Amino acid sequence: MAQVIRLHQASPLKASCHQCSLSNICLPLAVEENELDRLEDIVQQGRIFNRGEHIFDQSTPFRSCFAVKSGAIKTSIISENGEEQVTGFFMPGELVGLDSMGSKNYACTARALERTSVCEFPIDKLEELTGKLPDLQHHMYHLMSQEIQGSHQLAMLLSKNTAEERIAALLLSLSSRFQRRRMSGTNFSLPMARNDIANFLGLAVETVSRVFTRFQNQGIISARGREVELLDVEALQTVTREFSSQNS
Amino acid sequence: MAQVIRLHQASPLKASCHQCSLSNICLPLAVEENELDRLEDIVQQGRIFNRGEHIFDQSTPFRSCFAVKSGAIKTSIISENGEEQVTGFFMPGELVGLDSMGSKNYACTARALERTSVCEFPIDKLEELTGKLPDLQHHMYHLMSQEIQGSHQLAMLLSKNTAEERIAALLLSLSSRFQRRRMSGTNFSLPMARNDIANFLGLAVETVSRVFTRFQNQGIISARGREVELLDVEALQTVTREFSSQNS
DNA sequence: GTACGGTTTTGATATGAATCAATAATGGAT
DNA sequence: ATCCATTATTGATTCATATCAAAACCGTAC
Repeated sequence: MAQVIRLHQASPLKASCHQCSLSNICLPLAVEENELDRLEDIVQQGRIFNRGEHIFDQSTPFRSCFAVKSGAIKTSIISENGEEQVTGFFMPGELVGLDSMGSKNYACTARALERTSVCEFPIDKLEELTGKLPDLQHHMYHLMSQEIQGSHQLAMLLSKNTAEERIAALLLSLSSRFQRRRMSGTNFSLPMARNDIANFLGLAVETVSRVFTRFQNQGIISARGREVELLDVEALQTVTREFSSQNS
Repeated sequence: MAQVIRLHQASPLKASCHQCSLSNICLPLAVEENELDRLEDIVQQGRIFNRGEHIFDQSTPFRSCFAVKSGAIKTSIISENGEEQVTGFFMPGELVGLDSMGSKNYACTARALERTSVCEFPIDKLEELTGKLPDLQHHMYHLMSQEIQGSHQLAMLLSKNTAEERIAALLLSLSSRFQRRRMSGTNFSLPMARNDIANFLGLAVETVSRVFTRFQNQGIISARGREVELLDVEALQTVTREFSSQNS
């Protein structure tokens, strides 16, 4: 562990997108091989965050977007009366902070759900670069529109679907995101607590728990704590009416 | 009416941002006076849509963003099982289609809520231009992030707030948007039907109706059909715990 | 002016999930 | 290994809002 830190300190700021195993799903995906250096020039190797640590805080000056390298992040907004709404979960290869683009302050708070490392893209440099690389600009637009769409899907889920449907949708979403990283789509461990799931899906923790056991009794999933196995993906898809809707 | 059409056909394609009364809240807002021609060069004067007509349809090729010039637009997504979710209402000066940026197809369907005219920004030209005008690019990022934030607020509203709170929030949102256009923030007519309000806020029409009459009995608003007067904005703000959260 | 389809309102009842309450399991820390 | 705090599960009850049903209202076309 001390080793890891030493390693990073050896090359303190610059990260290598060339060597990163996530380059096919992260920002480099939109950059030509011969332009990749320009992206590397602006990326900073972020530090490692322990579970619960804040990557950034709502209403503090917006400086950077962060790509998750390992671990997982949750974002949430806190309303003035103190209520929290989890707005998203971010897995390796995904970009956090898009909801703050063009704003003075961060629009949400991001915290590590487990031990998490990130790459940092300072926003002024990133905007400058997207002005020069049309493909990268296009990709940023794409990512941001995806986040809008995802959020609309969530709104739909919240307003039209039952607790079971919401949870099935979340499980399937996680599944496909694991698969994108060439990991098992049927056997994974949830990065977040039941509480976060409940908050994200607009449910009470107790309801989440009950649905998990119900799914288990029906033989659709098998779950022990955060360890989940999807036994009947078909069934889950039947339960969910919608969520993914890819549209690259 | 025929006159209006003739007028537009006289200068068939090009719109004048210079002369537009909405230039201070629409895209021109982010463009220097001396660069404004470049924006005008790519804008097309869109046609006029009657109530109910589609501006664009979900899953058809994404070609343009549209700025509302007069009237109002609602966007919605239709899930595969046919359920509709209204995802937004767009008033003059606001940009429709951001949720499709960078995608091949439109992510939603947009239709006119009343007689509506629009300006059309072909997306290839717009992306090219934002690559050249950093301020415009920045503004696009800003608009898109605003839409993400708005959608997160909506999710919060849907998952944590009562029917009364949701409706109060919507009324206040509309109010502030009318005010931005120098119109009365307390006396306006709703561009949308109760049904659309209900769908947008994840409620049944009946519930919307009931809340309207309840607010009326409490002397908070006065409403007859789509005509609304906000009698006690304070009270509405008290009912709403959150919604606006400006963060320019 | 009258008639019609669609929208809005109002009332009565049913229900899914929240809340309240308690117990059980888990995972760090010592 | 044991203890404590946090997280998860299960059960009983309540409540806000959906649903079902019907009447009133409105705008538009004839």
